[in-house]
This record gives sequence, C-alpha cells and structure tokens, in this order.
Amino acid sequence: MVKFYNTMSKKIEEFIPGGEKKESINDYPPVSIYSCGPTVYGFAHIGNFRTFLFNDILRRFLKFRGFKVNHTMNITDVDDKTIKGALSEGVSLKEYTARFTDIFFEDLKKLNIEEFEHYPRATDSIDAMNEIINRLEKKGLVYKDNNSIYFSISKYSDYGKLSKIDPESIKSGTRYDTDEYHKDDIRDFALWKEISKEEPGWQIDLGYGRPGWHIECSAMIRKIYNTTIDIHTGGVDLVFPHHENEIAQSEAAFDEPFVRYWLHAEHLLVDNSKMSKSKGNFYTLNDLIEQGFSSRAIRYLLLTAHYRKQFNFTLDNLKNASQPLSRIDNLVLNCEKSQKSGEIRELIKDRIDKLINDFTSSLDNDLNVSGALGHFFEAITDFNKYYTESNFTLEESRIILECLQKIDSVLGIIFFKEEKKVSLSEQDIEDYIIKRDNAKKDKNWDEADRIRDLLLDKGVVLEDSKEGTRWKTV
RNA sequence: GGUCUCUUGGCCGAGUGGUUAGGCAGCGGUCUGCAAAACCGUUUACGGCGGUUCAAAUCCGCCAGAGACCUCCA
Repeated sequence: MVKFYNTMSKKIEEFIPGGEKKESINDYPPVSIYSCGPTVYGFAHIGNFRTFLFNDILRRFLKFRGFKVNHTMNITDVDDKTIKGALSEGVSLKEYTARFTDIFFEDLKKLNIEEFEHYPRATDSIDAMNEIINRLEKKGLVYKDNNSIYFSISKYSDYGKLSKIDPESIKSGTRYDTDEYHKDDIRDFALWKEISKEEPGWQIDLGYGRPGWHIECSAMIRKIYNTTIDIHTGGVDLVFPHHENEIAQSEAAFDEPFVRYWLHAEHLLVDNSKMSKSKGNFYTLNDLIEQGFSSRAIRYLLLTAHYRKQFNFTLDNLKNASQPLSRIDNLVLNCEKSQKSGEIRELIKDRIDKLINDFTSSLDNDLNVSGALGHFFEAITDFNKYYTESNFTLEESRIILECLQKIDSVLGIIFFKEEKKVSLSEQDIEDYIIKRDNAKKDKNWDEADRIRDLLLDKGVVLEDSKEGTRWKTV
C-alpha cells in the first residue's frame, strides 16, 4: 500500500488517486501531479535540485508501482527578479528567461531527472489567471488599490488550514515590513500587480499589469487538469504563504477541493544553515562538476537522505559518494562479462524476489529511499557472495540485470549515462592490455607497470583477476 | 515573540514499543609478480534527566543543543 505524508493532515495517509479506492492500481486514472518549479532568473542551486529530485523519485516510484502519471512543473518567467534581471541586462524579459530556462532543463538532464508531461510558463497562462480573478471578483473577494488587485483574506474563512497558521497572528507578526504594502489588511496578497512604464504588462478584464506570484500555479492547474488534483509538491518554504494562498484563491474561485495530497521536501543545509541565494551559501550543479564531481554522485548523495528531513550538504560527503557507486558498477560488470551457460540457482531467484519486495515496501512508506538503498546494498553483498561461489551463468546475469533495471527505474543511479572523459578508444585499451599481458608473461614487470600507469593517467583502471584483465573508467 | 521539526556508532544516514538497516572511513583477510581494483569479515549506537510499560532509540514530560517557517525562497 502506497502511503505519503500529507502536509494538510500532518499524517501519513494511504494514497488513493482520484479520491476513490479501486481494486487494482491499473484501475486508477493517471495521477495528476503539480510541482512548483523554478523562477528562471539565474542558476538553480543544488538545494533547489534536491526538491526537483524528490519530484523525480515520486514520479518514477508511482510508475514503478503501476500508476500512470500526468505531471506538471511550472516555469515562473515573470516576477520581480526576472524583470529586474532583464532590465539590468537591457534584454527583453522573454530573452532573459529563455536563457535560464534552457540552463535549467540542461541541469535536469545532467541529474537524470525524467521529462514531465507539461512545463507551462506563467506568461502563457494569463487567460486562466484572468478567469480566476474574474470569478473571485464576482464573489466579492477582491479589491483594487490603484491598479493592483488583492485577495481579501478576511472574507475567506478557511485561510490557514495548510500551514496551520492563525490568520490573526500574522497581523502581529514582527517580521512584516509594513512599508511595502498598500493594502486594506496586511495579510492580503496580490493577485495582479500594478506596473511601472518599463515593465512588461498584460491586459486582463480588471486592468493592465502583471501576475502576482501565487496566481500562476492556481491558473495552470485549472488550465491543465480542470479540477481537483492528486498531488501538489514543493519545498517546505512554500507552505506559507505560497501554497496557502493558492488554496484560498482556487477553492474560493471553483468551490471544490484544490489538492488531495500536499507533499513538501525539506531544505538542503550548508554548515547547518539553509542553502539559499540570498545567503550566498550555495553550490550550483556546474560549480561541483567543475570541481570534478560527477552529476551521478550528486544525484546519489541528494537521494540518500529522506526527503522530509533536512540534509546537511558537505563536499566530504560528496567525495564519499562515488565509492558506493563503483560497488554497484562492479556488480553490473560481473553480470555483463558472464559467458557461462547453465541453470539459474534457486537462491538467486529468491534473493531477487526478496530485494524487490523489500525495496518496494520501503518506498511504499512515504518514499523511504534510504531504507530502499539499504536493502539494495544488502542484496549486492549477497549477489557478490554467490558470484564468488560460482560465476554467474548467462541466465543468472540476465535476471539480475533485469532486477537492476527495475530498481533503477526508480533510483536512476545504476545505469546512469554519463559522458566519459576517456581519450582512448576501446580498441586502444584492449591493445595496451595485450601488450601488458605479454610483458607480464616475460616477467617484464617494469614495462607492465608502465602500461598500467599510462592507462591510469588517462582515466582507465585495470583490474587483474584469474579470468584475465578487465578495465573500467575512473 | 509565535508556530513547527530535528538530535542515532569516527563520519553520513534508515528504523519509531520487543527482530544485529545500510553506506563511507579505519582495521583484518582473500586475490596478485607487486600494486591497484574487486571481494569477504569487522564484536549493537540512539543528546541529558525523569515517567509509562513485562519491555523504550521508539510513547509522555522537563531540560540542553541545532534548524526551519512567520518576508522573496526549493
């Protein structure tokens, strides 16, 4: 049974897409998921990517479990920061955001994050925003101040149910900077914002201006799904006020529940403090790749901790992340080089079944990836034992590799495709190995070691064994 | 000030009433011409103090420390 922690109920709940329990997973309609995406004003940092990786695992796991998914991530391409960035560079907003959107998608690819079904842009969803604002206006929930349009929280009784915030307490919150607001009530939020002359603007029925931050998500969800969605995800920092405001405007406009399950990913910390652009304590993906780290190791490291726990990022941890990966690679190599014919050992079949069961039940329980990885490494140890007892037969290799494929459809770290930085062709390497074998036969150890060092220098590691020498990249 | 979360062995991290998670590092071993790589093994840890219970890392209370949200944020 698949279970998720729902921020709304603060409990772990059975996951039932569509709100109606069915006999079999195949009977459910596609799971509708909306994940808050990036504001494209600069490079995303790996804290951002922790959340996006969480979305990826969620999606991959649901598919692994047999659900169909229909997944959306928005691209916020108009807001204070994007406008400011475009103005300061003297380029159009569109040109500016397109550049960072492209970079964002490249980074997702580097981290082996699957492509989702929809990537709507805020600026392409103005019509849907207009509809919501009109509906709210008809219900008397909005007011205008100059050319800005605000949502009036005092007229909406359900406000605060997600973040469990007491609306009254916001009034007395010490950290509100009242000077920035010209509202009836400090708690109200902008649906539509007045703009200055040099800013880009759009015409909607109630005025000329640009979208408020919260309206785009409500608009896109309505536009794409047209009704209550199953899962809405984001970072914990979005619970309040962003998601709270989405609920208010969507449920008030359409008189139906907005979202069934709210899933929030915790923050990545650096030196025990939140990684964020405003604090300046962040790493981008390219920062780390330039330092020689692989995006595969970064993906692995960011997956090792449960998504609902804060995780302290350190370069030391990242350095240690490549070792377990080479253990995985070694198992794959052992399978791929098997040539032997013969029966499949019962104990290998049983071990595969156990692994799939353990792996699935860990993930069933609110996506416990750490637990699932633990089961995976336990199985690797066992497979290695069986291999040491007797090399895998072709059929054994086939079923193990099949099992690994299945597991990797969730993890995305086993068959992670990465550009190899090896300048030699496979043929060159094979030739070197033959040369070295001959040197070894002649007991010419100096020459043998010279070839070994030469290859190592080019990123190729040689492994001698009874069956001969095999190689792999560093 | 208000709201909430976390504290597990040298390090990282699951578990959440009774069953040795796992990974990294270190150490020991197998293999090897020597290495490397690989593989195997590696003796039970849960912030402190109380309480509940036959039984607590797990539940409750207090204390200490850390972090997040209340403002743009993943």
